[in-house]
Amino acid sequence: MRTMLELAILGFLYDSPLHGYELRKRITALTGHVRPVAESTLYPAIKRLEKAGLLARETQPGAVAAPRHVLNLTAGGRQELRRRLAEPATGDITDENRWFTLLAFLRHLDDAAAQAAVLRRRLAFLEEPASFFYDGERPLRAEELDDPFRRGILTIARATSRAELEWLHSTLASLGDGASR
Amino acid sequence: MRTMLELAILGFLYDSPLHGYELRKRITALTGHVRPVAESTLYPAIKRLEKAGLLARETQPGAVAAPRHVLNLTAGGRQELRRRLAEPATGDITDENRWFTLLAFLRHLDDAAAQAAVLRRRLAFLEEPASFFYDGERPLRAEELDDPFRRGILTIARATSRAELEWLHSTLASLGDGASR
DNA sequence: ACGTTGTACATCGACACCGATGTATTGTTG
DNA sequence: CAACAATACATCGGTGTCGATGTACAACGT
Repeated sequence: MRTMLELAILGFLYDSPLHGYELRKRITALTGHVRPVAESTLYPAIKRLEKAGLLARETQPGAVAAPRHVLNLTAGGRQELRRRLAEPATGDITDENRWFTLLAFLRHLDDAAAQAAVLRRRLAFLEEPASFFYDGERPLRAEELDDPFRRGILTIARATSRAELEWLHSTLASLGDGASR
Repeated sequence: MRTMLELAILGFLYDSPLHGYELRKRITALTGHVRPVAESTLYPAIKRLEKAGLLARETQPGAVAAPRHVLNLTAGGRQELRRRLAEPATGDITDENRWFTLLAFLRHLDDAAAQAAVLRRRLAFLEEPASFFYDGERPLRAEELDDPFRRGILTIARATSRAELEWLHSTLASLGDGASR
């Protein structure tokens, strides 16, 4: 339902109709180096989306090999993608893998204000004082840890967070942030 | 099997015996802000590990509320954790969530050379010229993208990568890198 | 006296995901 | 000419995960 695989399928098909195999190659290029997609995951996902009326398939005689099913988003599918982009689940905001997938297709939201609203949700999440390690309630800082590996986690996470905050602020500014509260 | 949840359970119990509820709080503190753990996922996972002989439970009369099952790693469980740390699955290296979980417990490997070997696997992964976006075979750089959101992905990923590479090199050095080829 | 929150566990159905395996064709390499 | 890789789809069993729901008791506020 709220998986990043479905989002990627909808996102890629929003640009142009594709058959499953091509879709798979694109998804692999996008996120495969982090989390590969098995074919046995992709095809059922396509079926799910088809069953939900979000995409339609059109069988073409196999020019190269087996017959191709060219996949096309329906009007409902296009609407559903925009909905998932505009109103992402919490996990799409907090989990970096899912967040990146969402970002990869966020341009499909026409409305700059809607795009900015999504970025602002991520901003709010990053600004929460969360850590991986605590002393009771208090989040620990890298310097307070003995374990070099745990210190690494915080060091890396902080660098990421810093870079992303900078990017978020500048992108929000260029989206014409004044348009929304 | 190779889930980060099981790794976290084994990792926390390696330090001290805990009951399920306490385990849940610790796991939530560690990774909950990114990916929350449902109770209905934790308890079956505990059962799995128990069934596999990796941990044993000892029921204590409920001091506060319901009776507690204090969980203790068996010798096999301790060995299994070290095995999972020393020979991580590919996904533990490539997926940041899983990698961070692994890092959080890597200190449980006694052998500094074994720790360094794991870090070197991550290093090799980060040094591969991978992107999220390609022009044919060639990975695209942030500057080549029009889409500001996709540019953001690359910008953030590059900042993370840079910070982590720096940390990896310095940590490998302090682990006495000379010990291993 | 009552409701809420916290502690502590458990089950169940739905479903997403994966690895293995199968089918069929074309193109390329040895 | 055989073997292999690539194209293109599909099924199946196993299992991990989740949301919903249930049980039971203590502590606390009002």
